[in-house]
Amino acid sequence: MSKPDISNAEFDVLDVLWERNPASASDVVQTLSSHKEWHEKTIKTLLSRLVKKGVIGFEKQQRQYLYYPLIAREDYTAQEAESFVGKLFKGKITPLVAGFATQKTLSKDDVNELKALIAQWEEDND
Amino acid sequence: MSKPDISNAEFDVLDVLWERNPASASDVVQTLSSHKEWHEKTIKTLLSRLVKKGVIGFEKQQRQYLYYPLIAREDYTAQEAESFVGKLFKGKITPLVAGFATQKTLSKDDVNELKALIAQWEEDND
DNA sequence: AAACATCGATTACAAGTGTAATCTTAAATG
DNA sequence: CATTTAAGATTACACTTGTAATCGATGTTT
Repeated sequence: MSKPDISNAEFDVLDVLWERNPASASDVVQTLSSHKEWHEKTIKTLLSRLVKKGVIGFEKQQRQYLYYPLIAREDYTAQEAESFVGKLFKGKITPLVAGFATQKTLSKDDVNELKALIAQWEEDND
Repeated sequence: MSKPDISNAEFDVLDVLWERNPASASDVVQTLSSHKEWHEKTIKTLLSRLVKKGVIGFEKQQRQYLYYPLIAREDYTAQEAESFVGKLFKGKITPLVAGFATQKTLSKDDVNELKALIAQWEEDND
């Protein structure tokens, strides 16, 4: 039972369901309408594909369906992060962080959060 | 001039060229043979596609071609990292690092490197 | 009740991808 | 020199993805 691939377009739909769950197809359509130019039919297709892939489920509510995710965002991102970092950085996050550090995409707040993370890690692993 | 998409299979080929450059098709085939089950023809196809996409170039060496990357690994990974983190973590690396921290994929060495990175960052941005 | 709107299901269709096989041509070998 | 080999070019083909349109059934409206 290998994790199904979730395409980019599918991800955007799934992401709505992670935010607002359960949601009808038209809820999703409405939510996405603010930042995507997708036709309603397109979104319905994506919902169907996610259902077929076993990524989301639904309950019949009269005539509409109410959809909900079957996987947690954290689990998904954890897996994706691991495979991404595995592929591009041999599994090490530090080069990734280093890239962000030099690329100027790191703020003082980010750095403080990182420090807190490290402090926590050290407390736990000692 | 939008960056061409590089598929997963293509990436593995490109990655060989980042390691060993320039290289003939059979060099790439040999290098990949250790960890991939790909047919020689498949790899040739991938090389051609990378050429067509403008990701790699080549020089005719008699009858064979010598291929070489046209983009730097660092540039590619930087772009990918940014879009990945943008997509999954709203552009913040800290949640990614946090995931690694709790997921146990973080070693003492990693933490030390992170600390060094932070120290360096603080020195630079002050 | 008849017409219409709307749901999900099914079908569409081009581009990209994984994974090669075949073709053409030129080099190597007998 | 004739033939076999091997390099890249071209073609193949099923599956996925983006992006919908159409279909059949069921609610809704007049």
